[in-house]
Amino acid sequence: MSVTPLSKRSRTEELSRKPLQKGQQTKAAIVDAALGLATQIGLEGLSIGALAEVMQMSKSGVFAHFGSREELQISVVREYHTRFEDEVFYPAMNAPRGLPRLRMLFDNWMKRTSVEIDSGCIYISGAVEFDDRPGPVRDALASSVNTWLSAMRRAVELAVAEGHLRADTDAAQMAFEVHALILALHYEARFLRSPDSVSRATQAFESILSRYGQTVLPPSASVHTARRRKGPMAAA
Amino acid sequence: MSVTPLSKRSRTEELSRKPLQKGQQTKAAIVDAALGLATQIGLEGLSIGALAEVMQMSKSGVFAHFGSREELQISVVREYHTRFEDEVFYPAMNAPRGLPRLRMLFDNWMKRTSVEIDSGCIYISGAVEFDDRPGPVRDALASSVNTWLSAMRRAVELAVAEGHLRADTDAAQMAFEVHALILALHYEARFLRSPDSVSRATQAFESILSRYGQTVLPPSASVHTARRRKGPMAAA
DNA sequence: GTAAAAATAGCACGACCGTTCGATTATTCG
DNA sequence: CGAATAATCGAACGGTCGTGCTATTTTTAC
Repeated sequence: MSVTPLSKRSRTEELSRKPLQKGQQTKAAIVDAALGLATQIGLEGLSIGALAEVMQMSKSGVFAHFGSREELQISVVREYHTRFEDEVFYPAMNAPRGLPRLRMLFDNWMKRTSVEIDSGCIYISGAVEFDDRPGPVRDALASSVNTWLSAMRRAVELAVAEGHLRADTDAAQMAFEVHALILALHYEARFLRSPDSVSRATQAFESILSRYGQTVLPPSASVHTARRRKGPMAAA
Repeated sequence: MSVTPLSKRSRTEELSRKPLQKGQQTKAAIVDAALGLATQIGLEGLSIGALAEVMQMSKSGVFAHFGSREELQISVVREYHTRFEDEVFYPAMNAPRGLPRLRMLFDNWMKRTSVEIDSGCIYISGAVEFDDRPGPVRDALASSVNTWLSAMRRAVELAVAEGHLRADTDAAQMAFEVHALILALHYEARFLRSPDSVSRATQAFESILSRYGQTVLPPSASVHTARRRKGPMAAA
């Protein structure tokens, strides 16, 4: 809940922000370091003591910026959300609606997951850590993931509207199957250390595309019946 | 490494074992309770103090049975492996080779995962907790998962040999895609609490089957060219 | 430069952790 | 039954954790 707004922020907000106080920039540095730690050992493994050592600060100095460990974890989730958006979502919005954009979304997602084979992904580790631990951290995580999955589903719907995918395509079903590939890639590559997981995920994605794809191409100059605004991930 | 042998055990070993000392049966009861705790809060969250309270024993009394927390965790992994085998693997071995057995393996796997929407699965949570934490617990987990995935892959190979699936089927690829569905089912049902995850996974499995399936049925009385022994999960 | 305000440090508390060790009880066996 | 052995307990240790409190230092604003 408290996370979704971060995708409604203007892309140029940081430019219009008043100059950073000293405290704000060290806080940003702390969150950055915390994200680095959390991706490796998880949000639950993240400890203020270890974080203070990395930052070469006192525990209480770090603590004062957040007021509680929970608030620190939420800040990390927010930061992760922003980076995911900037790295995966926004770049793909420049691609034309339909299949090209859908492909680019998946490509970016998979590239990021490939990198996270070494570093870890808090959307995945966080899901395990908080799947039956209610509270604001869980809410922030779930909201963030749901926002992204919705964006993915909407990209499928656009591809259907553009006539690039079969008209009877179940967008939620296809999004589920694509999400599954990412999870398997992460699991088998990071935990089992299977070397060919990336190519397996890529190949499976192509299979999914061809299954939902048009067997016969529609008239190429199709009218854009469903015109939508482009915008941040959480819009709609 | 230390886990694989458990699938080589005779199915009737417990009958041939000498009568349980008092210590052995309380140890079994402890492992049972520990497994219950670990599925909910993870292998790392499992604490001897909490376990002692559940068992209504002293911390040191529980501890003495294992000698270390790590050994307790390994015992839990072993127990989980055995139950998974008994619940998912062995029942399916009674089905005829090929498509029926493959279907039953997946059905049992999915039924178990559906139950674990409430309880949790240590193959999934453990993967996240130990993906970059080397040691015997990680080894036991990975070995156990690999054993099961190999069994799944071999079932696909048998289905190909029986002529139930296309001859050019990549068994490892298909196993990857099926594994992906289970992971997505667990993620979206347990963490995101999406109600229709089970039907999504089921539907996707049918899609995979029809993609790898024979478009034209082969001669029904096909010779069993690749005859294999039935046996415990780890054989081969 | 100086005063107000913000940022950071230092220290201590209580809680829980895994583990050790000696005492004590319960079980097994002859 | 009694002796040997196994199982369990109770208390304690050193460690890390999040957090609260009070100084002290650094940054900001006039």
